[in-house]
Amino acid sequence: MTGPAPPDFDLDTFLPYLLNQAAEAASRGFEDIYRSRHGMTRTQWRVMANLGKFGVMSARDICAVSHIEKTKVSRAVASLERQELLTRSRSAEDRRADKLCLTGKGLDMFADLGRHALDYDRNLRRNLGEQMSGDLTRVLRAIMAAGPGFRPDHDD
Amino acid sequence: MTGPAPPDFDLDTFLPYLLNQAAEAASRGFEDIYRSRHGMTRTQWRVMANLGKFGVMSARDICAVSHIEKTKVSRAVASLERQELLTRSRSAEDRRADKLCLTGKGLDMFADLGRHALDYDRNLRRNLGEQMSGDLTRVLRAIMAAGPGFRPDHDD
DNA sequence: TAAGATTGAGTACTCAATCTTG
DNA sequence: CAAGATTGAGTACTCAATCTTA
Repeated sequence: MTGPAPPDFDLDTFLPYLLNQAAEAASRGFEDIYRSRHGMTRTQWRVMANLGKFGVMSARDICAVSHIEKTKVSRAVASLERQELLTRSRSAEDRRADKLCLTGKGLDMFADLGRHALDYDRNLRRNLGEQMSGDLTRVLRAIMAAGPGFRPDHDD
Repeated sequence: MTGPAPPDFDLDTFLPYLLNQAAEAASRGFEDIYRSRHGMTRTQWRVMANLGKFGVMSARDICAVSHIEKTKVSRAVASLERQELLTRSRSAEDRRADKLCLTGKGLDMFADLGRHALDYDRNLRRNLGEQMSGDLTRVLRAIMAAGPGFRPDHDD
């Protein structure tokens, strides 16, 4: 007489696990760069990258495009402001929100990190090969675009 | 006369960012399951999944196969032991190490989570389609197998 | 009442230091 | 001294509660 059938489950074929492992592997090297060069946090780097891309925007906007939690954004913004990497100005249209904008110092840092990021990404894609690099981007975009159960958001 | 050229860098094409977003999206739904059903942490779930797969093993073994930090494993094991989901016994060959093993209660929980994980993974792959699901697994494996700059480890 | 944003408390993580055995 | 493992201190994250304006 046998016990309950073993759930023939294997971590090594489990997509969430594989994706997390790969994401960690891909992120580690670049994290070393923004940490050692500028003492930044991952969240701080992402906030800065969004400001660098979009220019002036509110914390709410950053949350919307990046899917970072609002409290993480709030604390990252406060830290970047203390370091004089961004400034905030009360929005005229909606006085609950601040308009955020990189300072000259912030733009310089973003330029430096942007160059390193481009190099880093090119290197990753080269290691992967053109075929797999393209496949990966395509699949990751599909994941982000997918329906419930596969979305970064979960405010429902 | 122009300023420094803008680093035509875009977060949305940056592989580490895309991978992290996709990993978060893919993990969130399953995290809800082990958190709400069993009050587990992600690290605790992974430790349990490895023990469920390999049977008896040491904390060091878990670190080696999963690339989880040893202090995270140590604290997860301590917590699982307090909940009587695993037992430890001093190894005879190397008395620095403990042999870890799921209890009956731990095996039951693993069976439950394993079933849910299989369902969850099948659902993700179905949403993605057979083609992309296969591409993704293949590319993620390539990333894990790749050389320096693309490895989970960094003990060099 | 809801939305943008911040704060505080509790939890989990990171890194260095430590303990024990090899 | 090196390796398996744990501990402590500092950091970052999570969730609920709060404050202000719409």
